[in-house]
Amino acid sequence: MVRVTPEELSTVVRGAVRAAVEAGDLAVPVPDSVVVERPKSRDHGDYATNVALRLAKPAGRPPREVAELVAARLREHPGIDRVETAGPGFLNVTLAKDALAGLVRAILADPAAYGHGDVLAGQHLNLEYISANPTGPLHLAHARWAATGDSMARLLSAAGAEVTREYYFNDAGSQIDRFSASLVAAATGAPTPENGYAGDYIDQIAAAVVAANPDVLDLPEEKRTEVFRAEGIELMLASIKASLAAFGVEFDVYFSEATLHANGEIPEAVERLREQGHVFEADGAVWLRTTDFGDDKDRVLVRTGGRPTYFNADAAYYLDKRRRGADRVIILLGADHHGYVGRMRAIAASFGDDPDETIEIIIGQLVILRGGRMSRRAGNLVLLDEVLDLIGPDAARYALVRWSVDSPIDIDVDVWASRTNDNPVFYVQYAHARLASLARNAAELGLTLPALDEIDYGLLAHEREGDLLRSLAEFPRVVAAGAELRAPHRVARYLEELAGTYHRFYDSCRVLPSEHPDSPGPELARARLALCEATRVVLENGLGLLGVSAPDRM
RNA sequence: GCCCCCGUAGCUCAGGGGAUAGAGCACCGCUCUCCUAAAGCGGGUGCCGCAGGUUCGAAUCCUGCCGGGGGCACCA
Repeated sequence: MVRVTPEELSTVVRGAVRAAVEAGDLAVPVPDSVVVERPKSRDHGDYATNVALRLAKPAGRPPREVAELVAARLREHPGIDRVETAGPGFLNVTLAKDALAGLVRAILADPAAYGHGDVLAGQHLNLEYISANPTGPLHLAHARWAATGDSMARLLSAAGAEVTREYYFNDAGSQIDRFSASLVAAATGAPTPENGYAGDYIDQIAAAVVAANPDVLDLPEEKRTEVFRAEGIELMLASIKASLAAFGVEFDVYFSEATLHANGEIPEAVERLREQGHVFEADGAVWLRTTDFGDDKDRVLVRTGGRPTYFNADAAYYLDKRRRGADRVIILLGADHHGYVGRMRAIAASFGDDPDETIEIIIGQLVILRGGRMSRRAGNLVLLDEVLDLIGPDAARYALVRWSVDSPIDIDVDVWASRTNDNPVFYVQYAHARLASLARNAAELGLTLPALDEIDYGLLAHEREGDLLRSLAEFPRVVAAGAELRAPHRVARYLEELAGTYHRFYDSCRVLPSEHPDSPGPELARARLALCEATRVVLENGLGLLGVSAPDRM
């Protein structure tokens, strides 16, 4: 049996071009890659390619003529049933029946691997996201980066990259000073300091620090503040990690800014930059000439008086990531941080790196939440934990990852808490549950999947079966494109389409044998059961990339 | 003033230079003595913000403008 996937077809088409060139029919360089896409209209075959349009100019011949030359070669391939030239010079390819259906066998032979690819193989990527300071609980905006970053990490890995998931936290500097001062104030009953932090969580952490250190309030002021600082950070971080765990998000590295200071990496970064010739002194401060690399103004590394800036720490942190083996440093940031892009690129360039290769900053737009008991005032101030309480982790993750990061999101709690069709996560999960139910019923009928080679895949010839097969075949390309474009929302959109295609198949094609007049015969039932299991696998794998569960019952 | 994002159907949004621009929702009407009706089917909409440019071909790439959102630090 011949199986032809879109990827393989691309190679086949390229081979056809080469054959035409070698035979002297065409005088063009053979293209490195060929675009094969799924046409929007079914009248245009299973797959279409525009090679002839691309080669027409270099060949100096009309596109349709080139198309016909390539088509003649393609028709010789055993997995291809029909090739037609159409429109300005497209090639519309219809696969042999079992070439398409053979996909089911491939999926079931190694279900967990289906969708995984190697477009990013060999790349070591450091993906940083959230990086909220441990001075308070995570909010809705952080939740977006948690969901997006985690899904992106899964996608990048599925595409073959080595990914380090990283959370940077600032445990040095004035925010933390205000945090520890606020804890001391809460513990001693003093009013919250100006610009300090307040809230139940401050009281709780203060109380926990006192409970663990009964004598802490008797310590000298400096020592006392130090205890609240160190233990407060630890408790706050533990609380953040607990929220993330409930959200299904884990990191490989929690990176403390203080370690950069402790290891002398801050001044070292300045020295490395000085060696590169981009550091200068002015007004008593030490500067990096970032304007050499497109930044809109030069940046201070060390303030008058000798204290390093956050910019200095950012530079040291970048260097640290690179030294730990990151080929490329990817950072997810909110729109309010877009000013970082220019200076982070300048940092990379100042170290002698090519910013286009080593640094990538993804700016995402903001998110608000409404509906339910929330009013508009809630906006960004909703806590991650509250979102989980309102709609649960599956809906929350899905809702946050379903849109392009370029798009601001407005989450309607009433929609995402609902169990109806207008809630996309239920639509997709329902399809999975339906499939799981089908498998259970099949088992009760004593119908189990035979060995993969004993299934007659050629029986899957119904139009809706073809639609479903073509949709399943897209999955690896969706993963590859989603990873390359850093666009996990593409997976969600694909799953919605797949779920819809499956529901339509389900409506027209009965799977299990029964007394019903439309009941399939035993061979077709087995083939359809295999197709259903393949569909279930893709839904499960796809939801897995989003960190959303694939329930067997709903 | 400068920078970033957005502008596509009534609404929310997909759309990596390709064919007649799509989906969900909303609205109307159908389909379960049959595997989950939390589903499906049918019904119709678009100066793809505007104007130029590149291209055989532009919603997509480039420039300018208009409209909406966000941002500029020896803050953190």
